[in-house]
Amino acid sequence: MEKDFLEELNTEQRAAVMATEGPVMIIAGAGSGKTRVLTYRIAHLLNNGADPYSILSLTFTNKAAREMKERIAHLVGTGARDIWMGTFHSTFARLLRREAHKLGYPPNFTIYDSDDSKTLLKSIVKELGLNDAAYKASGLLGRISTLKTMLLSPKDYLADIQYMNEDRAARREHFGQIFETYNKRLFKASAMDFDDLLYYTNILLRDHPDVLLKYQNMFKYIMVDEYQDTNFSQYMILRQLAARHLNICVVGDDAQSIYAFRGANIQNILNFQKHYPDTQVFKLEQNYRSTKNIVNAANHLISKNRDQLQKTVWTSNDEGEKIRITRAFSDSEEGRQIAQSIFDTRISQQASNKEFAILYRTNAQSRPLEEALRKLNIPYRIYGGVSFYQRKEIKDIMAYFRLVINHNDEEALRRIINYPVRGIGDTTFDKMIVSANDNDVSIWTVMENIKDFNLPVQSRAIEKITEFVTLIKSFAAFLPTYTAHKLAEYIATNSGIMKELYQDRTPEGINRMENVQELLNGLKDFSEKADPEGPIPTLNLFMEDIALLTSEDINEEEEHNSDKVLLMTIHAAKGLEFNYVYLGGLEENLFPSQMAITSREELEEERRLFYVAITRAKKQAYLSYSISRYKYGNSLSCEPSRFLEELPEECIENTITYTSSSSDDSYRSSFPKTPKAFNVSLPVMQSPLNKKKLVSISKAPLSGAPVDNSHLKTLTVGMKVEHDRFGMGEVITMEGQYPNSKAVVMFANGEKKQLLLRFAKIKILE
DNA sequence: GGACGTTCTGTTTTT
DNA sequence: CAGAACGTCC
Repeated sequence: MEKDFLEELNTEQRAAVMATEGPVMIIAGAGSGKTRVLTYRIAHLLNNGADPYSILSLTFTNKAAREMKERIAHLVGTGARDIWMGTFHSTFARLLRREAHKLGYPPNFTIYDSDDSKTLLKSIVKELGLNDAAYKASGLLGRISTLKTMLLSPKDYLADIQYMNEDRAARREHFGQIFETYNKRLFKASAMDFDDLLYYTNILLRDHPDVLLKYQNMFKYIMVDEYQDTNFSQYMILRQLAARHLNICVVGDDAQSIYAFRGANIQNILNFQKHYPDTQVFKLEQNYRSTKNIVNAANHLISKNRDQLQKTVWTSNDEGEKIRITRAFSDSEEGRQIAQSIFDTRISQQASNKEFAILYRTNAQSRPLEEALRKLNIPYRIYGGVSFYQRKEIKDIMAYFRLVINHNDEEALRRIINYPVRGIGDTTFDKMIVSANDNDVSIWTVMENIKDFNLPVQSRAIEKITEFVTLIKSFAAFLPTYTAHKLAEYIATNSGIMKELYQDRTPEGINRMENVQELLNGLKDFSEKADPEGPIPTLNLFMEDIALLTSEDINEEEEHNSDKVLLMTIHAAKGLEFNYVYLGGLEENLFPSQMAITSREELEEERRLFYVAITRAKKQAYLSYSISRYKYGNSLSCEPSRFLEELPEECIENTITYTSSSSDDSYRSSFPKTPKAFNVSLPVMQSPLNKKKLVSISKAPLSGAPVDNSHLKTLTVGMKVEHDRFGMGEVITMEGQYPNSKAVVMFANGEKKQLLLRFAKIKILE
């Protein structure tokens, strides 16, 4: 059987699979079957008697890990389930849960996402009285992240003149204090942020030789995918774990390193042979994915970069179509051109929707694309956009779960202490924080012993706090015995959240309710799928994984099979491939990004990003740019990206289309930039602003095709109304592209008017 | 503590 | 432009 599957590989691939002992570096060009090699390598190890538990395989997404496990299971049968496989963050979070007590953390520690971290930082800045533009949460978190990735603690920072001088220069001389407080607060909350998961893994292995030895012995084989995107902290974990057996195999492509902004260090892969002297190097250079035109164009482009390993990617595939470059007048026209092209290609090539992907540099670019696709009734999905778990209602209910599991979780507490409203306001909360800090305890401890702390708050508040503590404790009592689903429903009901959500009958409110229902269904699945012989599928177990899931891990089964065009950022497209790839927004300052053109390294990373985008295409790549782009209400004129000129002539085809500028484009340019008043006049039916009542807004495609309610939009009608020129009514339908949308408004007297929403804001009330 | 309105601010990519 | 943050009034 083994022989069979090895025969599916080419010579290079097979050699890489068979080299299981000692340090191995596999340089895998785009589309060269990298995942296949990794999969087969693990299967090969298992076939030769390796224990699944002895294999540690680090992937870039949890989804990739799951798919790989499935394929391995398919190749060698059982055992695949027990391999240690996942992202760095999820794998080492799992390890830390077992060992965290050695660091003073409980096993049920919370993982803060960046929102939690930022809220905490904001609170700290406020407490220290440093409210200043130099102390913005996002900037602070970025700085802290950099330091943690370099394995520097607040103490190390305070001993380092250079780092401190950098912050002094940036007018942040109190950064050290903030960093220290932040870490202290995380610890008191029994919480770790994303970077802590890697940082503390390092500390654990560094300071506890017994633990290090245990895992060194356990992980006889270590494999790392996308090695070009690992950072220093990850490098150090690997170095410690692999030191004993030295069976470390890294796979990557230096040409696809695109995460320097979050600390990834391309030098890790460039210097792997120096770090591990007897490394065997394999190069996978045959591209099985793309046409000659695409491979040649990509090669030519990437050769402009100085930092890279020597390799020659080639393909025996057909010449293929040339890369097509188009120009549009505006972002919305670009959207229409792309949508139209997909529409046409679908017919001419008998292609299905899922063979198409539209890529872009920034998330904000998706909107005009979406509008255009909707108008042509092309089904689409945004891949990896705002995560399900980022939504407010989900975060709220999850905050209950978090607090029930870990009472010290400050950010969870902050979210829900007064949601639903129970009379514990910001003032009371702030006082409790102060008290907790003064006494060096967690806020929960203050709440639990509220009477002993003599807080200067009203007795009413004390009462409410006691009630809340009792409520959370009553939930926690069921943790060991209830299944996740049962307890979640219990909490949702008894916390008053369900009631609160149920009362909101606006479309958004109903949508929120549905989301919560979906979460509960997910919990039901989790509870029912569990092994009846194994441990009870508690809420604890469910929550362990959640913090580190990516949006792609949710609802995957249904979405996976659906036939939709995928929209995503180039970063999200890593590791994926499509027959037809569209890349929009090829404009200077957008791609390459304005913030990434000051140094050679930054520009090279942008170029690698472009390389990644093009090499996602199997059959054809389409590039487009527009000469103006809408941004913050203004239409900015744009220059074509410098990258377009770096493509070889013979691989491209310029199809500059001179479509006449459509109505909304000219409309847009003819209006003043910041209008002060509405330019529509409508009969006033009922004007008092406090009597606003609008029922629903739904968007319909122009053609009169079925109404799509999935894009409900919150708008505010009647704000800044001057001279009683504007009346209230029920908005029935909305169409067109925001901000030039039209709405059909029904007035109290039954009259219908079409309203141009150019300057109007409409809010759904009630 | 909530409703409502004004002012500020963002402007890259994400585990 | 759109959403967050803040301020004012009840």
